[in-house]
Amino acid sequence: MHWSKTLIPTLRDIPQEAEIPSHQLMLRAGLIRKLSGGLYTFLPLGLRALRRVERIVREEMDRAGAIEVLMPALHPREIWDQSGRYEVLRDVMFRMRDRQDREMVLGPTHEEIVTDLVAHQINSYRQLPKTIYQIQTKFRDEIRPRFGLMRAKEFIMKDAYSFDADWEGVEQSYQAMYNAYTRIFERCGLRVKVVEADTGAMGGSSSHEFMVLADSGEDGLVECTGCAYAANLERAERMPPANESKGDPAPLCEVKTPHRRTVEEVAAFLHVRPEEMIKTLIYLCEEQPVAVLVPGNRELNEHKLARALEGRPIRMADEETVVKTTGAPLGFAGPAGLRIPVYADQELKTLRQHVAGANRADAHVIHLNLARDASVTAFFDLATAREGDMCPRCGASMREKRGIEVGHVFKLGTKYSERFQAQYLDAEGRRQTMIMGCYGIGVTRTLQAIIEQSHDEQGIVWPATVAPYAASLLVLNTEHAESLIVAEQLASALSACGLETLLDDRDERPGVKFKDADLIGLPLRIVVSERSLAEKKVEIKRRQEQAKTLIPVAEAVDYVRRMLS
RNA sequence: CGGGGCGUAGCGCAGACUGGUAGCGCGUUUGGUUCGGGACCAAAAGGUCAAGGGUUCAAAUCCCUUCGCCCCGACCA
Repeated sequence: MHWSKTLIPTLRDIPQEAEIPSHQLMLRAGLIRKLSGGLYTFLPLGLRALRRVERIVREEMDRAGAIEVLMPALHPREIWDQSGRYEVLRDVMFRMRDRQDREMVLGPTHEEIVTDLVAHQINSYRQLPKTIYQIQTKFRDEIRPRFGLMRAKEFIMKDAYSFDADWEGVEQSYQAMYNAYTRIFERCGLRVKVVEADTGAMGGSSSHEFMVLADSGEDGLVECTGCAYAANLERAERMPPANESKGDPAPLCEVKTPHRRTVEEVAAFLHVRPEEMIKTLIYLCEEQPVAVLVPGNRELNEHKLARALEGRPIRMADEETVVKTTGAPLGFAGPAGLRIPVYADQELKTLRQHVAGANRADAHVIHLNLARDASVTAFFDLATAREGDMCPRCGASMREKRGIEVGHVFKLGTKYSERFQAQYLDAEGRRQTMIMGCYGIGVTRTLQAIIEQSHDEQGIVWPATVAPYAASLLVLNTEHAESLIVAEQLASALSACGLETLLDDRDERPGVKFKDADLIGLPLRIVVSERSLAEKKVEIKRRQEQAKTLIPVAEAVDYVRRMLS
């Protein structure tokens, strides 16, 4: 491709709308342009890179035995009512009516559609297992679109769904996708960390996320320094510290703490450490108040609470409920004397005495012994894990990191197959419900994650596997006829070997071409100039290295092929 | 949805406090000189100053409302 014939609008300045490197570079290198918040046009260079990622995804899905289909992006409302997810996802779905005044939505995901399809088309155990996938645009009315393609209202996703006759089969289907994902991200040149994950709105029994480690990542995770354990913070467990054995606490004692409400205020006022305090949170579980206790220096993890309460709906209590339940204004709740269920973080067993709210205005209690002075319904791991916590598997210290979620695999179970009656007849002629798994890759997000993980001061550094072109061919002086001829010949010779190049034939000064070549970051740069041609040579350089090599023109094609193989 | 920041030429920004002819750099067009790391000279085009309303003799500038974009948060009493 000739630069002058395509559309690669590079930018010298950083657009003020972009915050993180990958977003800045996608705009500066002319890969994408914004239409409005969370909506982007792919320009030729960005589209080519996207297609290469898609191709890797497709090849690996096919290799894993998955079947490609293409489902509609526009869905009638009824199918979402059928699964009961219309209400769950209504705020995230773009909703509209057709001319018959029929309610429609743009699909944020496709469990409903694919399960309906399979329910009608597959009837026998002989047809199972099946994994069906598509690469398609998804629509989500995100609360806050962010960072260019990272979180957009419209994005390309590879979504796959497996249907199995039994749980052993699901295990195999899941593992096949897991392995395919590992290969996909490896081929994309990404270093990913696989973490245990929360299943969230999707439901199901277990799941793993594929995370690209990056400071700009939206997800927090911990990884063990001693073993392979790693988990999303929404999920991450921790081993409680050893119990403190000695000392019976003095009797419970109420002290005045006028206007001190927060942990920090009370701790400073009473000269105790925050971890000696108990943070008491009032929640509504199925609209009934419950108390949740975590150490004063800890954050409650609502995902963990929800799991501990077996998925019953929870939400934080409003001020009125808190006052009614505790008999005190906000900031003075404590476990002693509460007559509602009390769920406590396991770490609170560590200390024999604590400081907590007294359920009375402007007062806290000291020498609180949970076993003696309160009735705890149950202990769970409820606090959010963090740097330095002990690994739940091996007890070693854990590190906290941030990551970009590029892939997610779930074992779904029968949640959807039951609703849509996705059933088959087994060998004995009995009707059985299929067991499902679902597997997603954010293709557009993966593309940006590649740039986030592979760039330098000068611009993008494309891994050869996803680079939009194999090489930049710079004709330094387009007035020099021989340069142009040699460059054209090289371009077609390389093209004949399946290596597409970008020939910079613009009437620009060499500096501009060098800068732009670094910015768009193709793996190789081939410079054709009057100077090197005097020796019948061209200069070849890898993007990520400084070293340049002069190669005779006649050997250039072989040399490039070797460098890229 | 709450908080904060920002909207002035294609991009990056100044001008606003203290109201009075809308500017700078890059880019674009034309001509010339240049040609291995974002050249130089000359000329030119390009703006409803986000939108609407108000104050004023006069508004990019002061006031009000709305919209858009970006960031943080949306749970910790």
